[in-house]
Amino acid sequence: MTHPPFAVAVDLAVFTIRTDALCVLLVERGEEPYAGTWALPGGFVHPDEDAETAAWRELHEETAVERFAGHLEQLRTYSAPDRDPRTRVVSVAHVAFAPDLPEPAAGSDAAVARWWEVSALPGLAFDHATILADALERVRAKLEYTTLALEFVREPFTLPELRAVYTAVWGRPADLGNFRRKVLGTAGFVVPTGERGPASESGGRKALLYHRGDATVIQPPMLRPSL
Amino acid sequence: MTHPPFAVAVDLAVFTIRTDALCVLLVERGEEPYAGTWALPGGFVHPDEDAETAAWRELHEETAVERFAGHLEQLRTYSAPDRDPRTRVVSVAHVAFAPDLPEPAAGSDAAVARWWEVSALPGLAFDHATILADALERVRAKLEYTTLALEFVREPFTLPELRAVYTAVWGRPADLGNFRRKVLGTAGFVVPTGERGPASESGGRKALLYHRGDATVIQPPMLRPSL
DNA sequence: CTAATAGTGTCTTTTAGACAGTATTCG
DNA sequence: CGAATACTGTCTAAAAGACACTATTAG
Repeated sequence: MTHPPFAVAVDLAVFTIRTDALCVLLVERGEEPYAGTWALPGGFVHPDEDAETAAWRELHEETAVERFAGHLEQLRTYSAPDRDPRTRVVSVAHVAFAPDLPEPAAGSDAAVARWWEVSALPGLAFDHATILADALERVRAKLEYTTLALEFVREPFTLPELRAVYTAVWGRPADLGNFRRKVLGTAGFVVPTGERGPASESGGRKALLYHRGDATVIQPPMLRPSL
Repeated sequence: MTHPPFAVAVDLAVFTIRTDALCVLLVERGEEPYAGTWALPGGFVHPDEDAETAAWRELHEETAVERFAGHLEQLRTYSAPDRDPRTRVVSVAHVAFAPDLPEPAAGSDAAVARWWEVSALPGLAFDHATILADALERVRAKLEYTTLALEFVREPFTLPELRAVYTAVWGRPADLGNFRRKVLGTAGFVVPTGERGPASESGGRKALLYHRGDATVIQPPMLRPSL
């Protein structure tokens, strides 16, 4: 056989920030194999779809995340012959980013879907722990040299909110003054509105509000704090 | 059908430096579709292989590049439903890098295989022009923040040889003195041997020889010359 | 010697890191 | 007012850009 048949699937690592922690969406599998185990949402690609279209469809179908307005991109493809015990399945993994989303409703295939903080994850089905580790490194790296952090906040936003995204993803806060200098000094990163948001509950100055700029890269990059 | 059958293929963008020019390996297709058109080498993944293993196998089979000792990594997956007119084929593209290799012999499927300078490419079959464009951007970007350039030279090598790699890939030379400062100042990039190589044909000082160091990243990155 | 290539030094500019200080808001 | 949060300024260190200079080799 010159081209043996494979099943082609997509898996998704969907990230958001909830209460200052980086979270990923997981589903509890309702069927064998790995019934009862947590897994990345995903499913099989249809005959008339490309992988990215399938990823968007599965994101809505399996997790009932409505009106998802974030960013989705391909991560890499996982193709170990034994990665699925049923049959030969090649998975094109994707990563997606969105502002704080509500607790999702369970969809068709998934018994339960919920957000997990990445600092306290359960054991995962298939090779999904590997996929998720790769996805996390992708998120952390892309914050450095792109304006991806904007995908995690709703407009308009304040600089402290944007800084909280970096703190959640990198695990430690960037220096306050240096962060502002870098963001405001990068042309097209953020656009001031002139408005101010509400003060926080515990008092304090009202922060200025911003919209997204049209820049996509940060050059030179914003570096992760060391140690 | 919950998981319709697909064919899964690998395609390869194999790069080398020949006479100071960045070159990519292409094969002239011997069969329909696109018979007589140039294409990236590649082929179908076998039932017991993962994609990377298949990529290594195809590299040897189809192009008869012997004792290939370079680096190979996954690029991304291309899955448009109509990308292959025969049937549904999902391709996991890879990039590979090697020092100056001899003109390859034609292998099994390929009528002819040869190196092409990336500055003067023919029209390509399927979506291979897109794949190659993505692969080129990958090579150019990875030279900035990794020691990938070392994969393009044979050991021992001189700093002028290493600089020629950067010049070929980026299209313009980095400043001589600044390049040396950056390479020698990055711990573990190169290791001096103490030996000197032969002078060039047209005279000039003999360059010091180096081996590869064990560093894999360049931090902070070496930036591409602007304009 | 001269031309060609390899290698060194140095001045300036840009940017990051560290951190002190000022401003505004709430109770 | 004091605590909490937002914001600004400044000094220093690291690194890049530009470019002049010295060293070695072939012919």
